[in-house]
Amino acid sequence: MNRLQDDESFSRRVKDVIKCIPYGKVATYGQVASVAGNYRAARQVAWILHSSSEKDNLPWHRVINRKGEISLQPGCGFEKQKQLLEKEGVKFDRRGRIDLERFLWNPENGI
DNA sequence: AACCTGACTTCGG
DNA sequence: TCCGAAGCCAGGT
Repeated sequence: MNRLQDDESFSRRVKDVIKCIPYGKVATYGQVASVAGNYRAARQVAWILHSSSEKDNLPWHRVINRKGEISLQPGCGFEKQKQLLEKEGVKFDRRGRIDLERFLWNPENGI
């Protein structure tokens, strides 16, 4: 097997993966990167979202960091993301964290 | 071509 | 549990 995946660029695949995240579930940057073929490209995933989340109509709000927190800074989309997630039924604890055991997307089960 | 940056992750103290 | 340092990747400048 090749280390190179398909002819499709990693960026393209990342976008597809994000589109597959089900409603009411969340995924971490590293997880998305892993499913897309590069488990170490978490930072790249973030970069892709930053550059083209709106225009490609991606559910960017379902992507969070490993700690179960929103990575955006307050005033720069943080509030918006939290609101979108709560609307989907995702719960935040007192410290603003999400229970990954419960809301993390499982790519293998599709749930 | 080289250097910088970022919505990250993991490990050690 | 929290903080700092190191590792990794691709696009911008």
